[in-house]
Amino acid sequence: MVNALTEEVRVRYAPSPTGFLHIGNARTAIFNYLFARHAGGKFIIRIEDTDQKRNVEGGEESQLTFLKWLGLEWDESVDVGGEYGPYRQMERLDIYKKYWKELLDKGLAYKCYCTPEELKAEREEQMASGHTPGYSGKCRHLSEEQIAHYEAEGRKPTLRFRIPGDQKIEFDDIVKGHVTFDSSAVSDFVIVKQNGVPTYNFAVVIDDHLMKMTHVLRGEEHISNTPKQILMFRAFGWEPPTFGHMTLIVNENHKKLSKRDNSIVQFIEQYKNMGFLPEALFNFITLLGWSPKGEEEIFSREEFIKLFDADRLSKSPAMFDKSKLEWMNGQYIKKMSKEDYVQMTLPYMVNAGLIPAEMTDEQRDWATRVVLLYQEQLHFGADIVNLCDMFFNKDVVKTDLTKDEQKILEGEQVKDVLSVFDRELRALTEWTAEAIAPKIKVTQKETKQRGWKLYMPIRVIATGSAHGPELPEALELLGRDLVLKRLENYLSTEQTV
RNA sequence: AGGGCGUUGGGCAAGUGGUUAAGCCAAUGGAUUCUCAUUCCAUGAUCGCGGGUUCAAUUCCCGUACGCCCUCCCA
Repeated sequence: MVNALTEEVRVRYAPSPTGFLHIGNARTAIFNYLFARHAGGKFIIRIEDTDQKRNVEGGEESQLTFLKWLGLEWDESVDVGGEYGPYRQMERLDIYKKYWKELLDKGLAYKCYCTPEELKAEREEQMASGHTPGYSGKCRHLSEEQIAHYEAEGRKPTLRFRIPGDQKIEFDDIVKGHVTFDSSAVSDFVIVKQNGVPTYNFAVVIDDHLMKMTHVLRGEEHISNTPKQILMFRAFGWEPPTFGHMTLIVNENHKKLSKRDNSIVQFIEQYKNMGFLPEALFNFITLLGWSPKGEEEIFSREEFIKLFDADRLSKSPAMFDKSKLEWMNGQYIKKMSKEDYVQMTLPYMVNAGLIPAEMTDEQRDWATRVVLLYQEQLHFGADIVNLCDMFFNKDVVKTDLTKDEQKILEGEQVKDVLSVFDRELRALTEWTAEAIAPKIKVTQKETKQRGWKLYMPIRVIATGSAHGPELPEALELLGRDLVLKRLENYLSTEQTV
């Protein structure tokens, strides 16, 4: 016998391949992973593919690929094997069969010949008359004759679990505390579909038992499935695992995040494509419904493993806060090495058509310097394209002035500043930030303008924008030709006014 | 309709039966900087509502409102 105290923790993430890995999936996986690693236990991934109609091509692969990308590793699954396989439910049909036959033999399950249409009509009637929807139990006590009759009609039965009446179902939920249900609230549910494939509520019990799961951490939407599953564990005489139901993640409308919800970017792949870093996403997602003790917000995977404590899971729903995600990703971007940062951002520039895929060394150096200008403020990779916009606008004449820009150019010192600066720049033999910077100083001395009044007119006219990175380097990267043309254009047109 | 769960500033969220209810994001104001950004400082909640227990409740109990989830031959 294994001592309960030394029993190894075993938890699982059990996705159905009906879609790609999204935020909610990832969180469930991460929490299970953290829980297992913190306890020195095992983390298993089991594929729950019993709904063949909804399975999507590539769903399973997406789950594993992006979990890996997020930095998770697992001990047993379809790809790495393990001693409790197979880990894909459709490959376990024979196993399930043995158990549902047992229930049938014991009279704990029965055949139901109702058609989906009949059940639907029944449900609608119940709803309309204000009753609680649920299976009526019509086929609970079919006679041999009736069964023969249905069979003769060619009906194929489903198998339903016989819910015992008047039972209290109680469990201590890691997150929610003591939860109580009455078996009367649960109606006889289908455990094997017409096509012979078990339903979720049946397969999950068999698998969790056979795979020796000690804890089940899942989304709160499963809390009302728990009494069904506990009843099933009881029917087999098995010890149920310890349950923990994590709060839902909701959108800005306080609705559960669903795959079809377009108000929030859902899929991990999309975040990857937008240039979010796996460490940042991991960090952010882990803080959705869980919080550590102190005041820190930024943690590495290793720190989370050390800190993770299921007692600190929150009971109330977590809202997905996109701006916080962006902030957090920005924190990670700031910490990247220059090399990694450049390697991450340049492809976005190429994709946007701002720079060619094949570059000369000179072009590459230039693009690298441009991109590097924004490391401090970039929130996610794809945003670099917007940030460095001014380096790709070659217009000599500035049109559509904003209010701020108009105000800047209205200053009486503007022409003076720009003409002096223009003259100084033209005298330059070398076009570098180091050479340009002193020329601003010269302009300052000669015009007696400084600060805002000195820099802003130069910035607006030479760069075409009131905002941007450090002026000398910006001017260098913009290039001598463009800058001088813009100054010339401004000064000549101003004179004619 | 029934069952379950939840409710702390705009969004998260810590926390405690008892003088000033952490922190993060956002917003606003300010400092620094040529601007944006960065950095720093500042600003804001009587803890859904009502009642009860208690010397004392945001923290315990009851009720109520609101919200969400489930009630599928989905998982």
